[in-house]
Amino acid sequence: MYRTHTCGELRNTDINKQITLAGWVQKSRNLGGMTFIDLRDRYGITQLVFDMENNADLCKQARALGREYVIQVKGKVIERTNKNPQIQTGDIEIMVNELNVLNAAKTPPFTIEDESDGGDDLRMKYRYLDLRRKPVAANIILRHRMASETRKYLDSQSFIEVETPVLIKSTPEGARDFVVPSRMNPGEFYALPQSPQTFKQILMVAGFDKYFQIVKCFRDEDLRADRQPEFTQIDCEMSFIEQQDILDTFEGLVRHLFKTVKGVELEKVPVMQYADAMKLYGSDKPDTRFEMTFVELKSPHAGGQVLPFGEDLGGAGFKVFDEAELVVGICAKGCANYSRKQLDELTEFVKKPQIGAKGLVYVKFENDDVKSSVDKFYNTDALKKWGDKFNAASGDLLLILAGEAEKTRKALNTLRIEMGERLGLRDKNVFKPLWVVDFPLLEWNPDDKRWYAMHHPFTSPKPEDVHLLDTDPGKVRANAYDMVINGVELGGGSVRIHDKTLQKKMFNILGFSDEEAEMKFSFLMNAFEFGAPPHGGIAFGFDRLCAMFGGSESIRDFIAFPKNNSGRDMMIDAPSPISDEQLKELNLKVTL
RNA sequence: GGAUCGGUAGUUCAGUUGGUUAGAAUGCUGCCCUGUCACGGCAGAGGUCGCGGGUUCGAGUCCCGUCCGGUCCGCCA
Repeated sequence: MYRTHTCGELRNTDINKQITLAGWVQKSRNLGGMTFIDLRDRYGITQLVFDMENNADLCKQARALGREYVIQVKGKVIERTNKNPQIQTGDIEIMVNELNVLNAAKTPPFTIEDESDGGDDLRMKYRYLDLRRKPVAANIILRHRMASETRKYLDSQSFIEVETPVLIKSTPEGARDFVVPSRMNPGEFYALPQSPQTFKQILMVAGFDKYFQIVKCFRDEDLRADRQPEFTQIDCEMSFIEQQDILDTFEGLVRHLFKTVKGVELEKVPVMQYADAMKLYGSDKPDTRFEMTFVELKSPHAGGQVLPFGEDLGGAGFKVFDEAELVVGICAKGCANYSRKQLDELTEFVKKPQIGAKGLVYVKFENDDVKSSVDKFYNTDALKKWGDKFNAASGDLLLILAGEAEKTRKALNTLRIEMGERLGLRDKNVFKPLWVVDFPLLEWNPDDKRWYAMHHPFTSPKPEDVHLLDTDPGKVRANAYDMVINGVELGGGSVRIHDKTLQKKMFNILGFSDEEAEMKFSFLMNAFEFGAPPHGGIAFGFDRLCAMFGGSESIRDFIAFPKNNSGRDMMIDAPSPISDEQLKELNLKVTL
């Protein structure tokens, strides 16, 4: 038996027991006459004592141990004279009488401590060492608990977990596919699934009316802190449901996870129309931990009026506003004391090319005093009227952007998040979930002049909007919904089309000929001819969900072996070239 | 495809207007120390300043290119 206990479990009550422990040498402290060693495993740390008077040979052996040596010790649990309240086993220590070195270790390239000195790329290269660190291990254990609780909840709701294939068929819409050559079928390729979408719908036809799967998905697109080429979804589908049934069921899942994993009791999840989210927050995934909602001073829908206050604005003629499609702002509470420097900083911030605003207008309200960057163009009365529209009080600061509507909303959204950050309104320990519903069904792409499905081509239009499909497709809303928490899109889904005729019409609007649709989706279309039940579903980004529970914005630390920015696994050094023999066998030629 | 920040000791970083022998902390090695837990003390080793080119009497520092890493935009149904 290698060990009788773990390094995290011995307590006062175990004193005088003869025990065996095994683990890694975290640290050794040699005081001359005696040596202390912190022995670590994933459960905790236990202090070992070696005494020169007691056993000089053993003590000398202990001094020779390096960091991360794997050792086994036998000894007696004794009470410490100096207790350490910072660790769970701090009341006891082990008086060792036998020491076995199970494996020596090279000095690790970075310190294996909670606060490592290692940089990201080094930690990725030696991921197995990084995973020994408590905070990283804790993330992986958190992930395990999330998966476990997800299965518990969905099982309790009669969902069945079904595995779907990984080697499937390339689909025309959406992200780039990862592709796998088929040796047995020369010149032909599998694609890895971007999601099990069509399979789960077919499972509905097959009568598995409540399906789920915690499943790997693959997308060959550029990466971000919250995007990996392979990632995990909680993928779900239900039959004989309406949208509200899905919202209820999965609000339940999210509530269950928060309760069991974080001990947080969520309030009822509010529902927001997509159109309202865009208007009030400039984003389809608003962070609702703080207000600071948009107020429009000039709206493209209000008939192009310069500002909503008529002519008496003082010296009109501020070209930027006059020519803008949209003038919109936010009110930063208590920021009227911002210095010139701070305002310049914000202006520089919004002018960054990624944000792309041309400038920033501010209005400060202090007592009866109003100061703005547009004093030349608008008199005090006009500025005060703006303030009323924002419900601004003394001490508040308006930040206003103008320009083309879509771009300006997006820029102001970024500014709003930045201000929320600066004002400390984005507390990691506060969770504000939100359903965003009634997304547009279609999106016009001006580049190739065609409609694209905003969600995916199987999403059903709202029945009351179906008549617009032929006349004004952009206005059609979908039975689609996203779960957003703290400004992060954690999941999304839709009620699907289960009618073959409507599905065909969708394919036509998306520009597939009947033949193309037949070629790409015949299996689904065929299945729909054999009695498809009404159905719909949702998928949650499991990595993001774990990151949110762990209080991080990056998903990499919640994946045991993540890839870097360029999709590279730094540890195994993949991707990598393959041999000529392999290429030949696959009938592939590399033309680099 | 684009923007931006970074690359100096094993590691994390500092390095002034371009100017002697490139520093600190930590880790590592050796010696001392019987109650440490960020142990302490003394001594020591450790550098292709990412790579290539250029400017200059002189480049870690300036310029051009390139590679690598981080973040973001595009992209991600």
